[in-house]
Amino acid sequence: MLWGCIELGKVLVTAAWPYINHIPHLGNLLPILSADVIARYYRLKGEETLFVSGSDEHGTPIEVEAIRQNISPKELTDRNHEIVSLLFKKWAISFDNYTRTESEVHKEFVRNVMLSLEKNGYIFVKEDELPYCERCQRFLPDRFIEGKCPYCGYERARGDQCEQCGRLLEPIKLIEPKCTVCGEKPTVKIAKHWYFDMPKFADKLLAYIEGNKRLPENARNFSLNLLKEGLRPRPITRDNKWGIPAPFAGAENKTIYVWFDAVLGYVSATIEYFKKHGDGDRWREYWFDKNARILYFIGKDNIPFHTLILPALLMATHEDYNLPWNVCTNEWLIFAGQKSSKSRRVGIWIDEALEMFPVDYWRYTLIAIRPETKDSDFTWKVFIEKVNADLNDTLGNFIHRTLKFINTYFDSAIPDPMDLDSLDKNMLSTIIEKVKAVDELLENCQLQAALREAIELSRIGNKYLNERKPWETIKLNPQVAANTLYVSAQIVKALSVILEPFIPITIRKLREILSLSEKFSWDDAYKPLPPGHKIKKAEPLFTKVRFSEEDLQSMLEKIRERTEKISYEDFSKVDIRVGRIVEAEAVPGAQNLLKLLIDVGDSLKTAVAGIAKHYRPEDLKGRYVAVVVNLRPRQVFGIESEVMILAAEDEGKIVLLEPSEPVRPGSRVR
RNA sequence: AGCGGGGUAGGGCAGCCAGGUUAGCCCGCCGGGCUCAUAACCCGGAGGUCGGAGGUUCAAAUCCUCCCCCCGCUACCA
Repeated sequence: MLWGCIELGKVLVTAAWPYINHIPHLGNLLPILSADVIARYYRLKGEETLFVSGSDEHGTPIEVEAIRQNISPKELTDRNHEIVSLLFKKWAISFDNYTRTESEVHKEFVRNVMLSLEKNGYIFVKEDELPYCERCQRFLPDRFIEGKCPYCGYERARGDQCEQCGRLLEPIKLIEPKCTVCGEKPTVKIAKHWYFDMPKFADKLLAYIEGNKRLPENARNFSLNLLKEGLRPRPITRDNKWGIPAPFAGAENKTIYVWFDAVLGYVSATIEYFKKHGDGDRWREYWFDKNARILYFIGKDNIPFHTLILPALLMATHEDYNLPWNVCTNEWLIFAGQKSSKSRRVGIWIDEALEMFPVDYWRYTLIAIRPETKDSDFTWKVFIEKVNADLNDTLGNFIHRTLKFINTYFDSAIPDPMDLDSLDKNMLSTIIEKVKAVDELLENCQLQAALREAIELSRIGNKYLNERKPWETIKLNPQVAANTLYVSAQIVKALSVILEPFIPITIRKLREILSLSEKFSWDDAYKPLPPGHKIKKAEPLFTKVRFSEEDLQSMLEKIRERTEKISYEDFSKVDIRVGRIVEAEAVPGAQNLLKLLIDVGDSLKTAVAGIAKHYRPEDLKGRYVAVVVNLRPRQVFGIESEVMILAAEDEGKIVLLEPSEPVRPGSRVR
């Protein structure tokens, strides 16, 4: 194969940038964990490897979450970035640079790329008449419009398609169109946006996709299909406030669409890494040197952004950037048959997981059930099975019985082999075969199979020990026992190399017991432990999970409760009063904000509340509500918000909390 | 609706692209063995009309056609 000719090139490993409106769950972690396995693998292989990613922190969902928490988007992402960075360290993710889209290097790089796209003639401005909701003060994507289908009369046809008859629609053709958020009839307004002229790259992209034989089938077919359907110019600006300001003349109030922003982070994170290490130009070795390989690990929803949009952006700079060498995608991890959902409490989050079990138990299980060809289902049953049967019984026990035997019968020294018979010799060559097999599988990003193959080696080891019965031969013919344990020790040695990418923390322990250096390479798997080499006292590497599935689920729920519980002192700091809404008006330029003037007894206070999609200003006047009055004031959309009103949230529905009968404004709530 | 991916023993998967011995592997289950080892390990067994229906072929899980089910995408909800 062509790729086989490439020796010792540079490898850039990247993982999809987690969107940090929340802490990631186990499914979000998959691409990052997979990338970590591969990064560790390439480092062991002696390739010059760089592993980068970062927090994706711009865009609407961040703004929405910030409003919900009554803080600024920057405060939200500052906090979450810090939390998430620490969590990735705990997960032993070996990033060389984990950065963020708010980094100055990134913002400057994105601006420069945008300007270069404009200079090269790939940006054009277009004005469109788009459906607009006056009440929500926003342009409505097709799916935010509902109405009667002109073909079949279905009442709730969406702007893009009727779910009843399946026909594709255009929003303006709907009878009695409505904004799905507030129910208002949309008007048509002119939207001006800057577009990236994707179609100009159709031929080059086709050549790239067809020429990259390495792309996994799903990514490749999907991309080819999109190309066949025809590319469309893509608007690259948004009317959001939170994001990287669009550098185009006349686009002063617009920001760059987060996807175009985030996807360029792969480059800027590399630049930033070398800047930090005082080697300013070396990033170019990864992005322009044709021997360098760049691997992307992503979820299946991300394919077009990595196979088409990113390559097109890079081409559009006219700078001959390296295009993706491989794009490894995973399908979804679901939880007991359901999709992860923060609000419905389905799934496991990466902070909770580590409170329950050591990181390698999770790393092992996640790679073992990594959804590669289809979605896979995480259940506690599967977790228990993988940890107990594979990690503990098969792998852990094989290592332990081998090392303990050497402790006990050979004074902790690797025995001296003599006159190995054919079974022993076969075993030694099996080790080499297995190491090679794991190597090839990892090279092809077949992580699950590689891990299976590695565990298989310990299974073979167990079988070998049972056949050789050293506990008998040690009495009858000690040299035979010595030979057996010499061979078994070599299996352990090989395992201490090839499993490092998967379970690095455990491997550090194992190599400590084996008195082996923390620094080692893949080829060390082929080098035998020399006779006489002293090892330390064997310690079990794993313990079994002795809990039922139900126990584990309730442990998880307890952890959730604990992290959510606050002390009485904390609670008593919150000063909640009954307030009466005196005035209410929409905040200009904001989609979901109302400015409220509230009588809290001793004074009138201003609140900016994210409830415009649920309440009309005129319906609020005179209402009594619960108000937190001692929050630090905050600027929201340029208005100082002094207090916060309380509301219940149910799957996106917002309902204000009112006293069941009127009480004097200012009454304390406790 | 279109497109992509998937539907193989109770559960999880490989095999399919280059059709061909009794359809493999892991877990679980049943029976046996062993005792170095964390009630660990090893051997044997039961269990599948390979989503359904047609077709091509001497021969199909594997190729073709149609249908059913699950997941994802379809681009201004990252």
